[in-house]
Amino acid sequence: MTQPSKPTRNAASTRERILSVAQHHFKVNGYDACGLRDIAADAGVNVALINRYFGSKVELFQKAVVDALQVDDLLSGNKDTFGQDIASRMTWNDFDDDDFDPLLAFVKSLGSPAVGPLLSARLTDHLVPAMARWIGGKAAKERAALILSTLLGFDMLRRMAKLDSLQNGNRKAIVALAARTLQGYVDGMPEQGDRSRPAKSRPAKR
Amino acid sequence: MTQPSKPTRNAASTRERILSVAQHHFKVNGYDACGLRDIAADAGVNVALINRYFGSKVELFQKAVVDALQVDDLLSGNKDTFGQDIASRMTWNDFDDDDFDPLLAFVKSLGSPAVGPLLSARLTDHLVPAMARWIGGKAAKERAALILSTLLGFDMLRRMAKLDSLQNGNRKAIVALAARTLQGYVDGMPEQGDRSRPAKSRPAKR
DNA sequence: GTCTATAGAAAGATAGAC
DNA sequence: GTCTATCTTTCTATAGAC
Repeated sequence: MTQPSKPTRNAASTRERILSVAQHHFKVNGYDACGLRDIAADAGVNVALINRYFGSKVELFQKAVVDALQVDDLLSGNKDTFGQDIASRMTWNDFDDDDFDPLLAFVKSLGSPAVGPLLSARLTDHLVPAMARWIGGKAAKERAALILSTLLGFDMLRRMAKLDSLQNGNRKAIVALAARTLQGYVDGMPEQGDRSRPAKSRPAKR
Repeated sequence: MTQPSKPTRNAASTRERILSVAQHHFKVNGYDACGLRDIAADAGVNVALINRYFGSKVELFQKAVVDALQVDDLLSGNKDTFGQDIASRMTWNDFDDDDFDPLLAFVKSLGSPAVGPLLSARLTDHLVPAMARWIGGKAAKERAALILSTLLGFDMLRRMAKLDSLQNGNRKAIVALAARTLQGYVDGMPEQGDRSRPAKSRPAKR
């Protein structure tokens, strides 16, 4: 029995355990609604240790969630099939188990005045630029931001709000529509010659 | 001086004032991060009155935010110009003043375990069905949910995260792209004959 | 109709013993 | 390296005086 599962008196291991449990709690309840006491209890350690190792609740959140936020796994595929690939992945059956999902933690905590600014900064400084660099072209940052807003908005309604239409609805239709949207953002502007609007009248409405 | 601005000893007026201030606070800080004391102070009344009139913080939120959530103003236009109309409106210069915005309060509070379920229910029972009825056609609920996820995701990044690319970026490009997305959801499925993917190989990736 | 006063719980953080 | 004990603040909610 030499598994290092919980070797009493090992700072590194304890730190990792706290971090892992914190990620889970932040993902489920968001920043404001989860307490250090609950995290400590789940991690099997004392509350005091959290502040000892991380300084404060905000700094714990920084290490557990903010630093973990990245878009690299979205950018590993083919640009021509990005829409299809990501749309399919978005609609996968929930793997709501233990595996950490920083994106969901992001959505659940963005509203908090305490850590919202941290998440915004991460978005501005890393996520958007990284995706913009990958897609390239004109208005790359705007298009990158639209892609992220699509993913986050979808997750917000599907997994946070547990909206049935998106969770158990017509998956094929959802994937087709979302894929078109995402691919449209990657490919760029509709220019003018798009067949989208057949030059309808469009009288000066309001 | 007979303005009913703050007629001491008027329950109805006081109730309205509390409600209005609460809407503002919920919109700015979200449910979890704002206290009844702050709301009472801003409203110029005593904390006890809030519970007296509304019963509890959750019930206050119900009246102030949940009941105010609706999509009627989105459905008053022409279906053929829905994309353009809404995309333009989404990107308006911020009117962050006092006027209440239930959609923003929604996004800021959805993560809260205390009121998240209330917001989900409102979405499922009213917002999605109302929009689905309006757009009609196949997979209407799924398309309605996608429209709402687009609006909420955009607001989340633009107004909550204050993402610069969406707030001060190339507005023309954003409107064009978002309009195409939204109109696509209203019009429905791409069917198969869309020119989107030129029958690329797409080898069984991963 | 509105207030004071307070109960009662829970939060984050810290000092210091073991 | 980890824990006990405690400080301080803040929260929602309620009972009851004015």
